[in-house]
Amino acid sequence: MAPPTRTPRGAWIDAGLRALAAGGPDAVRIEPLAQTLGVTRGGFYWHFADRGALLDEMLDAWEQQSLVTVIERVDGDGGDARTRLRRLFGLATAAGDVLLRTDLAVRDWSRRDPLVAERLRRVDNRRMSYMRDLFIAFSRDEDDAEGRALVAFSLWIGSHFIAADHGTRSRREVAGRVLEGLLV
Amino acid sequence: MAPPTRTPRGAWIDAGLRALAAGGPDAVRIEPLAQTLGVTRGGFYWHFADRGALLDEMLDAWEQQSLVTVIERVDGDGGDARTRLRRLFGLATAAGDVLLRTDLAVRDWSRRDPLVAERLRRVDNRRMSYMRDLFIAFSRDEDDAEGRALVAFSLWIGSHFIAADHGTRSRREVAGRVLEGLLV
DNA sequence: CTCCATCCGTACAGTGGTGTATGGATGGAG
DNA sequence: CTCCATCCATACACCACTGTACGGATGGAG
Repeated sequence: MAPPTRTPRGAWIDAGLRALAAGGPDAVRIEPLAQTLGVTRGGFYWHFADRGALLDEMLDAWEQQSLVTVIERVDGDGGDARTRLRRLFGLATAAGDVLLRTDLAVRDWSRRDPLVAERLRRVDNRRMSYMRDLFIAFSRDEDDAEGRALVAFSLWIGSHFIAADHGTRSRREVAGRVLEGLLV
Repeated sequence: MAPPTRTPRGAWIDAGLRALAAGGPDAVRIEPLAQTLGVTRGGFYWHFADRGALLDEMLDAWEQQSLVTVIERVDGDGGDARTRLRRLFGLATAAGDVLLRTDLAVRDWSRRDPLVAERLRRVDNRRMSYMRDLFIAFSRDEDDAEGRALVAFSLWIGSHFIAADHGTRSRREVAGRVLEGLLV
């Protein structure tokens, strides 16, 4: 009833997400995907109606993953709000992996596709809400907490979309100093 | 010697930049470009060696434009550092035009192409340097000024790559409050 | 052993682009 | 009026990819 399928849906989705991370949505082509999987496209159209269907399921998978991974690792080890935020910042500045690159690719993609934008909105709202809840613990008021959360989020995004140097300082240093300031 | 050429290089470059702004580098295809210009590709290969050459000149043009436009408008009307920064923030939150969309497209593009990254670096360094010089006028020290400039820059980028909502508040409000705080 | 769900290979028609070659058109300089 | 620089149209060969059709292979359930 469930033979150990050789190239199941998930394999195509994973390969698709890797292609997306590396070259954006336009780089997600069936033929090259099949080649990296060591297969022909034969099986693809058994799993998916067309290229669009794959893109859609890729986004499903990405959204699903994004809604859990990081927050789990931050909350798992306990601690007060400041501790958790510090841990969050640490995880964010690390992690140069596929998940990050996928995230950035989706961000750009969302500027052109409203359906992608809506998914990103769900994910980002979840993240903002998480940070907001932590910042509110020691901020002056809600406006202040909202501002701090937005700055933290923006610094993270900015660190990947801004190319400026900072003289003798490193980006990490400069951002780190600002983030420390957000925890006062 | 210089007859009023009908579809000069510049027209192809402009059309290319508009396509880049709308759909990223992969959306810059000669054939569709020619169609929007009401011409066939015939003339294109008279001006450019190939598609890559157009992409290169598009980036030249973008870099050239980016290095002047905004700063000119901010500096033109005089005022002290805080006044100029406030004007800069105002211009940044406005301007939903092609130049902005091109900027964002180039940012994403630069993640995949080192040569594009280098151009973006030049442009961003110029902008950072400009903001740094303004912030230093009333900041505690150089570290402080650098941090403020990075936050301002990141908020601008973040406002276009982050999709989160802020409850009853608008993004403009939240960001505006933070930016005001940077001017103290 | 047989059957059936699952997956793969191959061949085909179609689409939308690239780059090249070549023969014009067009209009201002002289 | 003629010439020449500039630009356009057309036709061609080619490529990479899409989606469809169909005939298998393969391996666990029964």
